[in-house]
Amino acid sequence: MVATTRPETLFGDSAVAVHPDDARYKALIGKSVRLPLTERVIPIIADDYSDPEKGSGAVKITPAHDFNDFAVGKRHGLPFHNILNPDGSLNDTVPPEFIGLSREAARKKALAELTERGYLIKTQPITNMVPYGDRSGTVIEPYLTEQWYVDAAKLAVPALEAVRSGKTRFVPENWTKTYYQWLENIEPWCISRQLWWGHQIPAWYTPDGKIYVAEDELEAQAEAGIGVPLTRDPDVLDTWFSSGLWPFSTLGWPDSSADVAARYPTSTLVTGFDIIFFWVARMMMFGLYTQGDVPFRDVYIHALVRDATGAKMSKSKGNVIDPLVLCDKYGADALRFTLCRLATQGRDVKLSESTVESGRNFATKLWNAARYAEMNGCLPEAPEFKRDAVQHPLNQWILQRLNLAVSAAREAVDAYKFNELADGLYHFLWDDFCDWYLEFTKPILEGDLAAETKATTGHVLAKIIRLLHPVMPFITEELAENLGIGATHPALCVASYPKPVTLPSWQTGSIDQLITLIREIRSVRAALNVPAGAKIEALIAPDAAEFAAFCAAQDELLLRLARLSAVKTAPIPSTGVVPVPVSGGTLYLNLTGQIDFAAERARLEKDRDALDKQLTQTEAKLADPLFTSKAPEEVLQEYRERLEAGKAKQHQLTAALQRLKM
RNA sequence: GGGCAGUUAGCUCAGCGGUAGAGCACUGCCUUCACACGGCAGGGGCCACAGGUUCGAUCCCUGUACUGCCCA
Repeated sequence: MVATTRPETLFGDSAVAVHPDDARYKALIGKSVRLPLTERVIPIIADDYSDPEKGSGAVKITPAHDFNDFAVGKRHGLPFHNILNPDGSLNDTVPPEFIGLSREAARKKALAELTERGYLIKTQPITNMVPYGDRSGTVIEPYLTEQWYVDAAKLAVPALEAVRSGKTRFVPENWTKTYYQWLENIEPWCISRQLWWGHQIPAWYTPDGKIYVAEDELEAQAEAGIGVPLTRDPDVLDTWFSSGLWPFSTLGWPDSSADVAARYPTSTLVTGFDIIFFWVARMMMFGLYTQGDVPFRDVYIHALVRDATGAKMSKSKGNVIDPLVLCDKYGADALRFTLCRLATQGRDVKLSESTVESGRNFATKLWNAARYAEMNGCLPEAPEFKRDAVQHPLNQWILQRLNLAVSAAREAVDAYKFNELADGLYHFLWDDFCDWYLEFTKPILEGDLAAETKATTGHVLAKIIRLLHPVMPFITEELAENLGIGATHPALCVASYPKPVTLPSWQTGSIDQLITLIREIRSVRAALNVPAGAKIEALIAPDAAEFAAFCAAQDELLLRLARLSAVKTAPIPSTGVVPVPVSGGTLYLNLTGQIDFAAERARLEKDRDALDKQLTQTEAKLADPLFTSKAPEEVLQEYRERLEAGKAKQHQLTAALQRLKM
């Protein structure tokens, strides 16, 4: 007694299998049964594929039309009876009344015959998995044919070795495990595909079944002998087989080798992790086999873009974000920049519109900065501009900052850390260049060093545009054209990427100090609700000559950005002034009659409390003999400096609070 | 079942053995002559939990709990 969901396949049966430990059938193993509807006698075999719990515990084996049965058939040396024609109808190996019937018709007829002859015990509905063709939508029927296989395990050996030895490197490195795992457990690779298009398999058959594999038909014919009729295998190569040739076939292989010699191997392959088995491993195997070298040095595995909730985008789910729609709405550069900024190694990207919006804002910022430069005649490549000869510390400062940004950008690209590239450029353009440098330059665009400042502005902007070009190609190319960048240089897309330069050893600490001072003044103003438009007076105590000199040197910058009416040395009144302590000295804002001081006192007290906490911690650390004996000297030095600076600041804060109490 | 990740501010995520960061969101002020898709100033975190290593752990190790992905 056996059960089946496909009665018509009984014509292909070559055994009945029972579990070796199944007591019910143990005695029957090795005996034979007569297959109903045919005269065939088939053996009862023992195989643990048979599940005693399922059906009767005895299962019919159809090696030519079932994957599992195929394996059983192999194990037991059973005959393989193919009962189907290529179109799915029954062939002439079955009883005459079944020949030519479709699977479905044959199934009904088989059932009817079994019933009629009294072989059917019962029918029972069950739920089972039926595979359907992706494109045709019809039920897939396993069908035994001869196909070509590649001995992938053999090709895998050098492909594994190349990554183990570092000839090819995965970035991020943890993908090597995925690659190893697949190649170490590789199965023979079936490369025959029953499609009408593609690269036809170069195998020819003679009528008596001899096979000739050759580069073309002429060669096959020569091998087979003149006049021998040949038929070419109708199948085509698996698409990944053809794709595996890509790294060198695109360079002219096998017809010419000049480009292969010059360009192979390539430096970097950029792809998604789901392609590692399908394509990367195949390219590795084929490249090593045909060229004797790996096809690429680095394989950068990029993130997958998911929807805002982290779900993989799919057409059936309907959560696909169409990049073209986003491009229309926010601009292609905005989308590119956003993706770049989100592309951290080893993590997928969750994309939502609000993040693309910030990319759009960044593009707008760049555009406006360029517009400002243009309006003020800041030429990108002023002929008289001598970078190393700039005089104003502000110009020196931005050139130093630019140099840092260039180094960071190159390091990020070299390490495939594209998020760091985008983030670094974002902050250099927005914070350093726009918020500080451009604002600082406004009051000096008409002064003695106006020409130098304009030229520096143009120079830095041109560099920013070049730095951003790979990420935002359209807006940068447009700006380059508008501003005249590249009039004497190659177009951005072929220009070399900016390199860090060696600058004179300029002392620009005063600019950093100035920025701190302006921030402090702004904080005080905001805390005390001083109207944004009100210009206030700043006083420096007469005994602070050095600090006064510093402020005087930065006078025009300080006045504009801190919105002061004047900075002057004068005796400090005992009331009506708010002290602004910074490293180097204290500035007193004259706010007579404007405010009550409670808010400012609260702000300074909060600062002081935070500082006190820090100082206590630092002191405790330095008092701990374990710490001082074990920690490296440079760390100890850092702690001492921190303590010293903190104490100075604490001193200033205490004095400032003292004054506010009066 | 095997393998790989993740858990840090309301959200999305960087970072890293030595005083916690960004974008968005939030609060207050500002129609300041590039930009309101903007400017300025702020608030907000026992860095999942438990052990261990260390002078010192958000970071390194082990375990636990969730979450996700790949392969079978």
